[in-house]
Amino acid sequence: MISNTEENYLKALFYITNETAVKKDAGTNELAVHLGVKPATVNDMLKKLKVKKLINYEKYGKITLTATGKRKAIEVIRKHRLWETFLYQKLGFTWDEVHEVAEQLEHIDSAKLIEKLDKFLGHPETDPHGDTIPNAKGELKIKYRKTLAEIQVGKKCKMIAVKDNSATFLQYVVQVGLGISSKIKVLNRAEFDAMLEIEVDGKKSVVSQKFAENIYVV
Amino acid sequence: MISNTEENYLKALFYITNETAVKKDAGTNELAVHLGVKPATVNDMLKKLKVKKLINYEKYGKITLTATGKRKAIEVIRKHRLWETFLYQKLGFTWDEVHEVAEQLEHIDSAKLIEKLDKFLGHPETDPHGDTIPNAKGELKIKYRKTLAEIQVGKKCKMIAVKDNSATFLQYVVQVGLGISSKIKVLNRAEFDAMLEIEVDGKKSVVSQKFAENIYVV
DNA sequence: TAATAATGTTAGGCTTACCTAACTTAAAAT
DNA sequence: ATTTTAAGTTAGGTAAGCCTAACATTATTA
Repeated sequence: MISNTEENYLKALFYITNETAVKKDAGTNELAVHLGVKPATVNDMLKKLKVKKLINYEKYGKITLTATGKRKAIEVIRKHRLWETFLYQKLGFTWDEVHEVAEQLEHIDSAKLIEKLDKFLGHPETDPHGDTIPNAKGELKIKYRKTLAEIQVGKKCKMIAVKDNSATFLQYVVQVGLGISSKIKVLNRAEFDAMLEIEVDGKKSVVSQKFAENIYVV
Repeated sequence: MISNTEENYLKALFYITNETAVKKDAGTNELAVHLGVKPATVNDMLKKLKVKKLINYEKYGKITLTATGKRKAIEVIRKHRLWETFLYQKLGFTWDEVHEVAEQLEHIDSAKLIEKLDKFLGHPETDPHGDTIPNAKGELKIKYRKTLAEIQVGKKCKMIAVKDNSATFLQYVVQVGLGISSKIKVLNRAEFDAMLEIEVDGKKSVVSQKFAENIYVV
């Protein structure tokens, strides 16, 4: 059996080592920040996950998911994103509200439930934040995604997803007039602090580099 | 904050002391059986629930829910029954499958979720087992319900709910040809062991007293 | 009413998931 | 190359929720 807490560790490991464009190594400290616990706590858990053969890990060494661990992590992500889609499409939640509730729902243990939910939603491919939903086989297309911060001045792009899923950030995105599928034109980039001047639906805004790095575009 | 475990204790207490036709006193042993733990464990928890003012309790004395405890218990029951209705009506679960999954879903903590779910389902009044769903204010009509075991020989009745929600029992009910709204005629009752001969849709069956006590009728 | 049975309680232990404080190893900077 | 800083680890401790074994109280029945 695998506990909710263990699932959260696997998920965090997957996000850090697999899902980002640049594949990073996961460390005790980084995991601790991700999960809101102390490094010592992470250390305890790493030992447990190793015994359970969900991760590969040696003292002071690299941390990677085993095949089983990765499959488990993707399962949790699949559940999370399907629930988000349900909350958004069927229950009328706003996109900044879904994440928090899905953090709870993702741990419900019932294969039948998730397959029926998937069918009920019509086998959606992306969640309300534009992220790909892994399929029932545990396959997840990890496409390289550019961020708004990488777009050249003068070029146009289309927003396809957000990186940060926090309510704070998402509300900010809405305020700027952005959403999935928004067409964005990059008007100017300040040399000093990389502040970005953009145009969306004829409306001009100025956004920070940090903001731009959290907007995925094509 | 109130944990999943604590919620389960409150729910069990409510079922024993409030929801049955004959209001019983709840005891350490009975609670232990209900919750699948040992009496000593129940004792620990009773002390904790008392400190949290969710129950009234003195050593060797009666155990009753406080107003707050009762409200919490009803909230959990409301969530449980709404989720069962969702699983049954929207996702196509059978009535013997819903209980187990709802046992997990009932602990999801989001007032917004449950109100939106209620609306999505069209404010249902009963769950798939015929039990009344408490409303958003925490009001739950506890009507006196006869069981099939109390019906006189020769009389007819209509099934409105089941007492036992276990998959084993519910599958048995289906096998006998019964379901919510079935019209039942009591043909005979054996003096020796109270075995009941019944007729449902022209089909005759013989059921035990224990079975009959778990079928609610009007 | 006294003995027996049933029920309830306490004490002490275990595991999970967390913590702080102290220590070790590895990486970065002088 | 040595020092400093950052990252990782170990030891010992806590609360929640469970356990067993022993003991206390209440209820039953002979």
